[in-house]
Amino acid sequence: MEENNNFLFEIIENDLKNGAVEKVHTRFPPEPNGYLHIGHIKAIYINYTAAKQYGGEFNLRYDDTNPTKEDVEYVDSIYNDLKWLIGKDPDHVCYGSDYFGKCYEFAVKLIKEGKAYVCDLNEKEINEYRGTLTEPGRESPYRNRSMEENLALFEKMKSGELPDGACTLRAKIDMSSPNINMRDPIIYRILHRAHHRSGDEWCIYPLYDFAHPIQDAMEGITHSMCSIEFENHRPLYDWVIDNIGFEKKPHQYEFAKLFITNTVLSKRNLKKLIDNGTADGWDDPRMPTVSGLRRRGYTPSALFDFVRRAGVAKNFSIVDCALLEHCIREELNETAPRRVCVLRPVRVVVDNYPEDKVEYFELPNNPKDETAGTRSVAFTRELYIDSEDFSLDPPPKFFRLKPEGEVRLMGAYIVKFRKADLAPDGSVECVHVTADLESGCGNPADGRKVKGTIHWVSASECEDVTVNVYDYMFKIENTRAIPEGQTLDDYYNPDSKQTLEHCKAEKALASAEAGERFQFVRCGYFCKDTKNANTFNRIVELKDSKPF
RNA sequence: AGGGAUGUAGCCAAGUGGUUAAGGCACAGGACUUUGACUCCUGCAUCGCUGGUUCGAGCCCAGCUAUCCCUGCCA
Repeated sequence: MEENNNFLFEIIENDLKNGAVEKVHTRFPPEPNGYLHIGHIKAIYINYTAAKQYGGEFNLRYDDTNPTKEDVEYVDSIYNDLKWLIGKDPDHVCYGSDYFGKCYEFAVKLIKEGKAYVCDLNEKEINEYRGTLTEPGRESPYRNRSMEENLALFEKMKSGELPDGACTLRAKIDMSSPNINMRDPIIYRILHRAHHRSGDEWCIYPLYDFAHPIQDAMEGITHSMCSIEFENHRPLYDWVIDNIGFEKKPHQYEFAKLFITNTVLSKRNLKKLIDNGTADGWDDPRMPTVSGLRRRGYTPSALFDFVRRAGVAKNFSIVDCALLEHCIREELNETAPRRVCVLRPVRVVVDNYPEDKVEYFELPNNPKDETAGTRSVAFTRELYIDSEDFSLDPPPKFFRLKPEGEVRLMGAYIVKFRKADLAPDGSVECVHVTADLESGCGNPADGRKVKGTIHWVSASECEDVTVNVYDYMFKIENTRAIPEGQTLDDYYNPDSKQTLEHCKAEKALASAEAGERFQFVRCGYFCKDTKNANTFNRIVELKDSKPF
C-alpha cells in the first residue's frame, strides 16, 4: 500500500507541526437516510485515515437532525458497513440527537444576545424575503422583536403549542450578504415527528447549519472534512462557532466528491432500481453500495486503495471505473488462490488413459507465490473443459483445442485432438483426445512447443456449482444527470445478471467458506456468495476481452 | 448575471519562480509465460486563453473563458 498523502493531510500535518492542534480528531457524519456507497468511502478514507495516520481520534457520528428522513434500518447498515471497512468497531459512536439539549441551550443563548429571533414568515414569504442570487434580501418584519418576546416564542415552539411551519428560529446575520446562506438562516424548525432515538421528546429540531458546528465543537473535532458543496456554508459554520463562543474551534475543510464513470450514486436513483426490481436490494452485487461491493468480492483495502489513488483534491472530476477494477484485480492477483471452474462444460475423453485410473497432480495455489502452497487435483480419463476452449472451425490465432491441434491441460498432460462427437443439432457432445503420457506434466521429450494451455476438471472428481455472473451494472453515460425523456432503466442491461448452473468445479471449491475469493483460472475473479452458500459471484472479469 | 470554488495528457493527479513538467489508470508496441492472466521493458502533455512582471513562470499580476456549488422550515 502506498503512502497516504493529499492536501488535507498536509494541512493536518502543518497544524500538528506548528502546534495549532495537539491531537487530530475527525469524524464521519452520515445522515442515516440510506445505505453507504462508494462515494462515502472517500469521506471515510479521508477522515478515518487522517486520524489513524496522525495518532488521533475518529468518531462515527450519525447526523440525525431530520426525523422525517431517517430510520434505524440505516443506522444499522451504516454501522455494519463502516465496521467492515475499517475492520473493527469504531471507537466512538455519536449521534447528532445527543446534542439536541445543547443545541437548544445555545439557541437560547443566541436569542438572549440578540443574535437570533423567531420569525413568523411562512415558507413562501421567507423565500420572497430571501432575495435572489443577484439581489439582496429584505429583512423580516419580525427581525427586531424584543429578546423577551423571542424567548417566549421559542419556548412556545418547543412546548408543542405551535403547529409545524408556524414559525422558525433564525440567526440574525445579514440579509444583504452575497452568500445566501448568511441571509438570516433558519436554525430551528417545528416538526411534530417522532425521532428514531429521542422519540417524542422534541418537536423542534435544529438544522444542519446550526447543529453540525455544535456537534463538531462538542466532540472536540479539530478537522471537519466534508465535500465541497458545503464550502458556501463555511462562513455560517464559523459564525455559529464564534457566536456560541467555543474556545476550541473546529475548522471545516472541503474536498471534491467522488464520481465514477458510468455509475450512479444518488440515493434516489439507487432506490428506484431496487423499487422497480432492477436490482435485488441494496447489496445486489451490481450496486455501487458498500454492501454490494462487498458481495461482489471487493475488499476494504482495495476500496481504500482506489480512493487514495483516485486522489483527494478540489477539482470536479469523474474517475474512470477501470481504476476501481484495477485495484481489486491487483490485490486479488496476489491474494486469491487459483481454482478451476469450468463454466460451460464440454466432455473430453482421453482415449489412451485407463478407465479406472485416478492420478493426482499438485497445482500451485498461486504460481507467483510459492508460500501459497499447492493442492491436489484429480486427473481421470473423462474430463470437462470449457466450450470456449474448443473449436471445430477455429479463427486465426486460436491457440486452444482444435482439429489437428495439440494443447496443454494446465498442470497435466499434453493432449492431441482425435475426433469430436456431435449431437444431432451440430453441437459438440464430446471430444476425444489422446494424451502424451510420455511427457507427463513436463515438457515434450522431443522439444516441440505447445502454445496453448487450457483448464480442465475431472468429470468424476468434481462438484456441480452455480455461478452468478454480474456484469457491471453501471451504465450511465453522464453520472450526474439523466437526459430528458429517458429513465434510469434505459441505461441498465436487463441481462446484467446471468446464472450459470451445472458449472464444474474442483472439489475443494464447493466447501469454501462464504466470502472467500478465488481466481477461476482464465474465467475471472470469483467470490463465494455470502448469502447463498452454493453460488459464486463473478466479481471482476478478466481485463482481456480478446477470445482465448 | 451576485458570491464562492476549480481548470496540468483519454481519466485522475503531483507540482508553492530555476535541470529534459512526478506517479497511477487507460491505451499502443515488444519480451516472457504450463492462466492469451500476471510480470517486465518501451511509447504517450509545454500546463484553459491572452497579455504583463522577471535573466527565468504551470507556479506571480491583469483581463477573458470554461466547469461546478449556492435562492429546502434537506444534509
